[in-house]
Amino acid sequence: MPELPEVETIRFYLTETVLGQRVNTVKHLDQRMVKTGSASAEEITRRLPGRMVKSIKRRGKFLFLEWDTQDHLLVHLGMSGRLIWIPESAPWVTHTHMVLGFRDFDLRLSDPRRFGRIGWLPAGEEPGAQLGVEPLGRRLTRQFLAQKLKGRSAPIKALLLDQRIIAGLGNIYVDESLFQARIRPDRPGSSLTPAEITRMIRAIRAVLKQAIMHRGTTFSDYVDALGHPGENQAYLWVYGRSGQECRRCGHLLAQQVIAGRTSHFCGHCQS
DNA sequence: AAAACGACCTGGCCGC
DNA sequence: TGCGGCCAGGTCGTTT
Repeated sequence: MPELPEVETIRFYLTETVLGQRVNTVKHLDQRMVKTGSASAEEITRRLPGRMVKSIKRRGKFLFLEWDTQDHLLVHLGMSGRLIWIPESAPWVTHTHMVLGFRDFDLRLSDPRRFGRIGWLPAGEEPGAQLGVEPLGRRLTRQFLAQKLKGRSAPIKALLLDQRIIAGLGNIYVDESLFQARIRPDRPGSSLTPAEITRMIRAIRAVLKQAIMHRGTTFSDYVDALGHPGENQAYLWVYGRSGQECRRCGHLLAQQVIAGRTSHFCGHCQS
């Protein structure tokens, strides 16, 4: 579900709410969701009470709650995860896998498909060390991307989805970025010209910034940390619109499985 | 090393 | 109404 703009929106709301608060109790933590790091659910449950949230960071699609002890709690929402700041009196939804109790509110993670993950990073371990560059950061340059695409025969779509190259893009925003850059998703990575790579980077940044401005895209599951849906679905050019007319040229939008993912593009605008 | 593919899960929707 | 089949915003491990 959530890609960078959705996770960034959640991060923003958590900064307004949970930042500076202290954990009273860990009311629930499902071991099956603890898939990263060496600490078990039991250990995390033991360590958290009394800790204060010092900062909330995002790397790619990962969130990290930094505690006053410099350890981090990693949270990834997978496809169907929701991280909600909610009064403690509110009933738990089904598939609630983590509940951190603060003064009057809970921070709750629910995730029906359980593709999400939780993990513990001891102080000194850099959050998101294995991830690629931030698409909205300075390190995403034409030179960087050209070097990563060099010699790669995989479709550009697969390479943009690879979190070890650029961290944060998923199926929606890759399709939207490729449309805006006017590049077909099935083009081999190495076939992109320097001008196309520059266009690609500009498109990625514009698409993500617009989505953050609209507080993310809600198709079915996504809601922000206060439970509100996003609004960016009204501004999509191709994702979820195959068979409909291209908003730019009027041709019918195509749908094709590329890199194992349903892909949406305009066969007329993109080449 | 890189590419392709199945696995992991549940729920919603569609057609019969 | 019920059931099977198919699809879903992501990642990871295995195979080729």
